[in-house]
Amino acid sequence: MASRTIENYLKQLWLLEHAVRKPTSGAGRSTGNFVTMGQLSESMGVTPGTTTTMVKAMADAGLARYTPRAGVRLTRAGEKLALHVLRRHRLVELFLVEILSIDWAHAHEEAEELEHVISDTVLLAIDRLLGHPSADPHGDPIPSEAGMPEVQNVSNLAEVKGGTEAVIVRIMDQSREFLTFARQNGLVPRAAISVAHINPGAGAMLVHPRGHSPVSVSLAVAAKFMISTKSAEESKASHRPIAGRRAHRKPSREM
Amino acid sequence: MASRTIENYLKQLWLLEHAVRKPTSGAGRSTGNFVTMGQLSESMGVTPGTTTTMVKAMADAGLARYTPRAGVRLTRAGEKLALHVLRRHRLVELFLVEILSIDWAHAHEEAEELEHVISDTVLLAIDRLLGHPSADPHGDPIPSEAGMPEVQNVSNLAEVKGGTEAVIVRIMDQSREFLTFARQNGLVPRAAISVAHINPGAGAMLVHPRGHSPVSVSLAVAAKFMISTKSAEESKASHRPIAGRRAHRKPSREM
DNA sequence: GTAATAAGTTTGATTGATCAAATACGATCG
DNA sequence: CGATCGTATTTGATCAATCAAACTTATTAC
Repeated sequence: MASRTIENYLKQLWLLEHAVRKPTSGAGRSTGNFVTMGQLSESMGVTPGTTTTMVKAMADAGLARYTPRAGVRLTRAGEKLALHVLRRHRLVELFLVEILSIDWAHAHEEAEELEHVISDTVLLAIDRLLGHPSADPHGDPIPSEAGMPEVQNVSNLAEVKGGTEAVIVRIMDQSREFLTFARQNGLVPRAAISVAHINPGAGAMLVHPRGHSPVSVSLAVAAKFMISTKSAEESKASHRPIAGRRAHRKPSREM
Repeated sequence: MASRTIENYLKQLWLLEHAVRKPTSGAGRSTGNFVTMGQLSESMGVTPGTTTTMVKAMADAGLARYTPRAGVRLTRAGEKLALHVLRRHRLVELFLVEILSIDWAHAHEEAEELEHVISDTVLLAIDRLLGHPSADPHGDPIPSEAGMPEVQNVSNLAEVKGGTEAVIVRIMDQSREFLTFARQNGLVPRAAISVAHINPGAGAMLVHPRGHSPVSVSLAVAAKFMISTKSAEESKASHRPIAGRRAHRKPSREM
């Protein structure tokens, strides 16, 4: 099995491969991009030399494909492992928040350690206890054993027509202030909302979260909410809104 | 902070220091005995040379006192750390069995890993969720933050007078068969029992676990149960018997 | 088209944990 | 008392992960 360290490189690599690119270079998300040594060493907090060494080791182990001076990308096998780590991380994170009432931000750090020592048996038990959830407290999707679920019908709230009914699936800003605002207004993952109307002139829209008062949000803010507009899967899944117990601090990085 | 490895040495050292000695050299338990390199390397599964090296490192760190060719023993600081590891281990073990319904034997192995990555925050949450338990599924006492509780009024069931009322606190045989027998007859940690009568001639006694049928056990078997005969603490503590869900396999070693 | 700069790779060293094998003690037996 | 035997310690090596610093390649800048 991959060492703790390798698991972390794999996870980080997957996240970087699937990160949204700079707004300037065209919106939208990419799948399986090359990652440069610089990006990887930066986000792993190690020197570039170390990264080169580790990436070569991963390539030797068949977990990544490495082209010197060009970059690295996960192989099928590497991706599978990476997603398994991510699954453990996100399930544990949700578990900590839901079952142990651990603070959201703190849960992230804990999960960072726990993700490497949770056996399949325990993972299964946690998954069962939580009712096979599909997202962690941030709305980040939890990969299944089979892999990362294809996220269908997901767009961001800023691109939607007036009158749209939707469910918030993910919050892309994890700063404490933003999460606090979002929670106070019922804009949490799994919450059902409807878009009352849009005022492009004012650059704002009126959003109505079910069970809460309508809120006016700027389009910039709306862009931070990923939403799903009605689908067969969604209707089946649990709609109990998660998230939001006590105050949440800013996590070190997205996950 | 001590590394994972050092934590394991500390824990093992504490267990060896407090292990019951060979029956031949007089019964009873000892506190803070010298441990030989042989014992330690044996139980850690490493070569003696490694043990010498590690023990010297621990001595340098002020965690142990080491006399070459004589043995090693924990310092106050070392014992404190060791007990903290043991506390995490046993709380986690109970948590896995009680909350996640993990098989008893499996729980031990899981806890072996988890004990090193559980933060104080999570530990506290687990402790609260479990209602501040004082023993793990085997009845092994869970050290408090202050240290290992002084186990008072504890004797073994074979040494008791007829008519005694007692509570089982610990089972010293962790073989699967024995645990199965014990559980089926209500002889689990925290169960209240009374000794109906003793038949020294037959080498057996009749034990009556509350809520179960009386069982006749040999004195040899009785000796495997550690019991507590009524005390102020006991009466206050929760009396819900723990242990005993599904079948339990034999753990690799006592803990 | 060379020079400067940014990014990536190599090299040599370090740290923690380990082993195998050589060596040193010290107790016991004759 | 000295040879023997079991236990303990040393020594030299290895492996994973890392860093610092030297070196190499591209890519832009002029």
